[in-house]
Amino acid sequence: MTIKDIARLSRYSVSTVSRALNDHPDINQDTKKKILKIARDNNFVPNSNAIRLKAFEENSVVIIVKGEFNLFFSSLIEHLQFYIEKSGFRGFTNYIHTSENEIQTAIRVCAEQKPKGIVFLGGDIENFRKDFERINIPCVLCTAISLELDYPNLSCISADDLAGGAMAIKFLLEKGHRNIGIIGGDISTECSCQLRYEGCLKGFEEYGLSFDTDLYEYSSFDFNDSYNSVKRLIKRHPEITAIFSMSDVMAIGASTALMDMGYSVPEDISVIGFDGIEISKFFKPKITTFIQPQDKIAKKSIELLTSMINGKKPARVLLQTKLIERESVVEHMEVSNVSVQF
Amino acid sequence: MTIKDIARLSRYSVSTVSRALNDHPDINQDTKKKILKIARDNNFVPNSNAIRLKAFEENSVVIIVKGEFNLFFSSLIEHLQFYIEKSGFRGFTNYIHTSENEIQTAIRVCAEQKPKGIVFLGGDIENFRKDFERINIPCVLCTAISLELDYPNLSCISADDLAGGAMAIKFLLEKGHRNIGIIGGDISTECSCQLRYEGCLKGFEEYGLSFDTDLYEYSSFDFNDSYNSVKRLIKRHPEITAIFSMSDVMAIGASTALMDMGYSVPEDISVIGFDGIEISKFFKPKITTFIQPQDKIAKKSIELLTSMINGKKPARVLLQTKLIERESVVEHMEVSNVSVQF
DNA sequence: CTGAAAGCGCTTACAG
DNA sequence: CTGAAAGCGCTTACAG
Repeated sequence: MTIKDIARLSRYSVSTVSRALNDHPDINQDTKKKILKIARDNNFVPNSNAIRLKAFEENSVVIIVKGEFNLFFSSLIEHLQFYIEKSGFRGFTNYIHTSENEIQTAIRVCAEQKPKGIVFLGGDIENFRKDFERINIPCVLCTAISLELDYPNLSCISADDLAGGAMAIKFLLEKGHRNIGIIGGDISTECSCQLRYEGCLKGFEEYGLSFDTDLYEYSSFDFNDSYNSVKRLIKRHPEITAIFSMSDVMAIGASTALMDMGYSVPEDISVIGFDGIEISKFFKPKITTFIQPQDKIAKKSIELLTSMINGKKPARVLLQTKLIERESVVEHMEVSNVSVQF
Repeated sequence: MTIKDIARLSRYSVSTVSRALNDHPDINQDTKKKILKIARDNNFVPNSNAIRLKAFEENSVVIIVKGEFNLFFSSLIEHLQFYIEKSGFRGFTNYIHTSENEIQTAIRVCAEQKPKGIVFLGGDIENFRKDFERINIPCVLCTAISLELDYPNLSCISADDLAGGAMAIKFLLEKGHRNIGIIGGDISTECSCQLRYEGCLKGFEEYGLSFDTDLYEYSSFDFNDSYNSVKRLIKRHPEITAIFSMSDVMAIGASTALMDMGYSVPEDISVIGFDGIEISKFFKPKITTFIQPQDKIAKKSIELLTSMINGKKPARVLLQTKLIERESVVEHMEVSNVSVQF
């Protein structure tokens, strides 16, 4: 059933049928009714490949999500979708695997769908540097900020990872912890991890302390992986009394590992997370964490995008994270460890 | 940059360019090389709208997922994708909101993409009954089985929800629990919840007991909602010593609520879940649950689909769930409550 | 091995 | 208000 069939059945031309179907103003209301009835009766579904092939001007915004199962992104998407629709666009979400190249995907999407703009959720700075110049519609990179990325059609938005990392460490130091371990992503390639890590170093510095890099353990953003990472870390450094995990998912994996090893969290070892995803407050102990302002990130992202669509210049926006004290961090009590000396 | 531009640049016809780009056998290798070089040099990306508009025979399988943030589905998708590719198809995932009609989506997808088959992850039996006849390619409904759905192009696959529900209740009864609460979805519309509920009733029956429906509390498949549901349930029935939650997400929300109310899980109240999603073993206490055989479900789904694509008849497949005892259920110790009588 | 032509299903100036 | 025609970017018989 195509528009042609409807034309035949209704004895109108395809042009008129098309106009009826698309709420075109220049059409007789009776004609329109007749045509719409026939379309409905025959369960007509327009072929959007054909529509898009014609329509150079899709009124859409595409979200490209790198990493299908990132709990932080999942909920951010809902917020983004809300603001996209509020701005009068249609939102399409495109999930790609971490190993895929988001810029290649964006190029394809541009060729096919001609969206008005793209929001990247996660992205590899390297991929951007290499090929972003081939994209010429407004884009927002969310959540990562890199000064190296300087294009007239790219805005960046992110939580202040540097400040967040520093705050996390200072918070633990203030609680009396001195043996602090850190688990997080690849600090040589993952932008936000790198910044959080630098923040950590700053936090130590401000207290006149330095961080022993052997207390850092790599983990992907995954329950199982962080579970194993922490086990390795604690075996190497049983003196640790607090752990900063660069995501809540990691904090949960870490806490579970610690409890399985026989430690109490937070009594024996405190754990602090990052992100503020929903599940962090359903875990026991409830995870103390830094909340990324999801709604603000989403709102601002779409503001940036629409203003660029309207010809404005791009911008870089940094948003502050907020500490939420829950149950997984406590003050470190110095156990006096003095051996009796004669 | 289109195929036409490449034709102009290469001084070949569009037909030849198309053949070069598509690995067509009837083409001179030198010609092909030249054309491919030009395509690469110009970052040519084919417009897949145009391709699909032509290609009546896409070699694809579409997964339509109802409910974007269902943790059980998320991991099932990965398995499905694996088997789809293994069978030589390309897999596309289409997320729709719970309120959207999956059959309408399928009809549109058929019109646009002409896939070889569709896998539905979740679905409303009512929608199927109303409009599925309009779909004429092989489909698999996963995970729900309804005898009312009898079409030559629809297979169903599901875990044995009825048996699972019965086993859950019998397990709790065997552990000595007699005051058992249940939280789950809408048992009048959600097929799998309905079956799990019927299973529960059977479980009680086998022990010569009956279930007081006031001990059932509705919850959506969501942390927050189950958190609140359980609070309502326990306020109404403080005598409860064990809860069956129809999903692990609910079990986690429930356990958190109980602990926040001051109960110990499982010492005061045991909680058993359903699904076997990853996070259930990272929660504290680790959730005792019934594992749905995800890999088997995925494998069998694609087997069913491909055999239908090859002209075979549809089938209904029921797979057994498996109890995994972890930490959230313990034996109920009868506290003697005898008042001294004179 | 290559090219000219038709056509996939739709939209949209243009003419009336 | 309506229709005939061109065209979006591609593929594929058909002819040579």
